[in-house]
Amino acid sequence: MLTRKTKQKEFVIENLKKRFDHPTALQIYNDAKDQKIGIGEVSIYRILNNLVKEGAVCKIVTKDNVAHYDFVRGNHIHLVCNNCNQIFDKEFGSDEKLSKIIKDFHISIQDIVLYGCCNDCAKTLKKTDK
Amino acid sequence: MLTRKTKQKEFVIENLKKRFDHPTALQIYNDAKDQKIGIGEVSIYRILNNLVKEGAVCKIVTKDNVAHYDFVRGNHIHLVCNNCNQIFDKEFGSDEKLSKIIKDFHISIQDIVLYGCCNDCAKTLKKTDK
DNA sequence: CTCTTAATGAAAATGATTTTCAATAAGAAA
DNA sequence: TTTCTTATTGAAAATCATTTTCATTAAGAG
Repeated sequence: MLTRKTKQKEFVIENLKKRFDHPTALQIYNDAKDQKIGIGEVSIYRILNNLVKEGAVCKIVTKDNVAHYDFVRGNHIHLVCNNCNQIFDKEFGSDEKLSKIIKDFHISIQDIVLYGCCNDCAKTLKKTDK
Repeated sequence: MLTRKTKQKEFVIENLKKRFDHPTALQIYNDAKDQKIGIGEVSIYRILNNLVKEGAVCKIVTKDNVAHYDFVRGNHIHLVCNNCNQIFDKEFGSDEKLSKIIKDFHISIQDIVLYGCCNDCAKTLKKTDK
């Protein structure tokens, strides 16, 4: 299935590339409106979802249940404050122990949830891969 | 503010204590219905939220945006499969490196989000503590 | 220039969770 | 035990970010 270049897609990508504040879909939409670029809110959501699926953009959901987006640049993980809902970039050190991060960011062990892919699904998905 | 003992609260706690499958609010609600215990769905949500606030229960949200709950027992973290939405308990080793977990559960660095409390909020909250 | 269909956008739908508020009941006080 | 306060419950309605629908628009291949 071919992919077409559209001003809407271009705008979302450029907007994300130039900022580092993990904006929401609404913030990107408002930027587009301010700049008199015609994009509907729905399209922002659709474009963001596609970018996330492609792996070009990552999605961070804060505890107030709002999705934030970040252009994937390098090796950092995201720390989210449950109180102020701010998102912090944290450099990923491959030698870093989980216990160190837990201590530094006041994380409760019971609150740690990591999203990935279980072995069974990994096997199945590998087969399905073209 | 005093806390009252109710059959609704008791049921939710007992239900969570005896099971290890990270149920949703709806699953707990259905169990109550099956056992002819009168509890409204809303109350399940309210009770669960309170238990989470108290730290007795933890909440795990899968990628299909549904909250699951787990009675806090010991030191384990949760791994969630983005494909089948299954939740796995993983023993927490204080010496374990993040990179090891990442490899074992097919986690992308860009997808790692840890929820805790930033230093500024930690300070403020400490003051507010009674 | 044409034509196919990918992409858009407005409105409506979704769906888990939260809010509202009147009714109920826990448990302290009399 | 009875009374009384108010914590708790529950049904219905509201919320709200996000998704779906489907008719319209426009990329870009031929």
